[in-house]
Amino acid sequence: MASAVQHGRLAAQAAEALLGRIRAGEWALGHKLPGETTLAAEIGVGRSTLREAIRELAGKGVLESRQGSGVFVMSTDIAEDWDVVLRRVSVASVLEARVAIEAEAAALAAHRRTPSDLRAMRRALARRSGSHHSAEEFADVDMALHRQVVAASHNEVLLELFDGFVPRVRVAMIEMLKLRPIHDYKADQAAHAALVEAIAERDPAAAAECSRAHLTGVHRALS
Amino acid sequence: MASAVQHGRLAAQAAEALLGRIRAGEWALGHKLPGETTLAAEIGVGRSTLREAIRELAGKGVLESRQGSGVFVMSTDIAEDWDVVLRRVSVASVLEARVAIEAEAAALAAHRRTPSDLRAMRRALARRSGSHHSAEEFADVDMALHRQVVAASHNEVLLELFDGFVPRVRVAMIEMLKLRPIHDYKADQAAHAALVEAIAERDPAAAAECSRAHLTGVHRALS
DNA sequence: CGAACCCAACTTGTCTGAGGTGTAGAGTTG
DNA sequence: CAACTCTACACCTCAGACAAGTTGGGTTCG
Repeated sequence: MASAVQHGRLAAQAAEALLGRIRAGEWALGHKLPGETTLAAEIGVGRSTLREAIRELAGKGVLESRQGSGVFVMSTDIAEDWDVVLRRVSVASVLEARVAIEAEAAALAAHRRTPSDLRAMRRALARRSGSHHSAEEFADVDMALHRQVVAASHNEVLLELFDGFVPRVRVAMIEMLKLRPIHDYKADQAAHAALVEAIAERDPAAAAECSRAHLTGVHRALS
Repeated sequence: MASAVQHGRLAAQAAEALLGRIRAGEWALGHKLPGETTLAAEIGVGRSTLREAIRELAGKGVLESRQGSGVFVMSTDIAEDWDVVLRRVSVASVLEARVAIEAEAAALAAHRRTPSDLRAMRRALARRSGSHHSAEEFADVDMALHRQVVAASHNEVLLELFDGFVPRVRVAMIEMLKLRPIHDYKADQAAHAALVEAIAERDPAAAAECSRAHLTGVHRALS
């Protein structure tokens, strides 16, 4: 039996139901699904809703619809979306991965930072200090500073990995800030300043340690 | 001036038009799009069609619609294919990223490894020792061992990141092996054994250092 | 008998209008 | 100034109608 849980949009539920039946092998790869009207009645939703579900799966590359012909299965398994992974896993896992990336990036940045990088980091640091009106704004300036650090490592792969995290981390951070604001704002800002200083003074070990300490601190604050 | 070419579905054209305007920065990341009726009229399609376009982009993780609130931009760019990124960047960048991921994973593995993890790692180590007939086979058993280490960290994000690297690293490794075989095979195998032993003895610092030393050694061998 | 044509049934594509449900902000009240 | 209420507005869902395209069977002609 399909899950009777009704969380959220009907179209999303329909999409999940369809994906389940596809993965179960009800319609083989390349084969045609029943007509929209038939399928809609079968699942118990309107045709428009079913069409939105089909579009959602089409966007993921699972289905393809051809006018006049039908809807066909194009791929049995969705390339596990990176975004989906980040939504599913725990915040702790994400933080550990951030430690891995940002600490190493900080160490490399201490080696390779240019004067221009340093200026950008200090500018971001100043903006972080200046603005904490809304949680959204603070999250943005904070992420901007962290990104500058990673960018200063001059490693494209690390930067790409970091950018992959940004959307998920931003959302989580805003949630956290609204639930429990930073209690010691000064210490937090000082920790970030220390990180930038370590990079400025070309001290890889200190930079990595600052980064690691900050993120494990966030981890501890959450638990 | 949107493309005047009208090939195929209107909904697909609308989706492309939207994506173009999003990438152009018309609506910043996390911001709200105009209402459906407004946007539909603006683009020149019906509401249902626009909704299907939105679903298509939502399936790709670009948009997210919240009932009662609006439609929001979640990601400026569709997950740039890792394959493409990894092909473009230098081998050195990839190795540095591997250091970040594998050293941290090794440290975590030293904390969290189970007896079952240990067995799997030792099995992989034995296979690595036994087989070096072809470059392909050796690359496979080597990557298998490294993957076991990351898996023993019990961090899904790190494992996912590592798996993203595997295809590219495998190809590069095979190329390198054919060009310049490992000169001191015994030392190489011993280094891997030392890594596994450090994890077995729950020594995070040593595990991280073994991993880091090995990968920087590979880096040096390439330059 | 075979091949080209025609057409009717069925498919997806699009539009419209109507309600339902949930959110956020303005206004009010204590 | 804080808490509450309420209204406007957003997306969500459905039903029906017509347009556009594909398919396959029946018909017609060579």
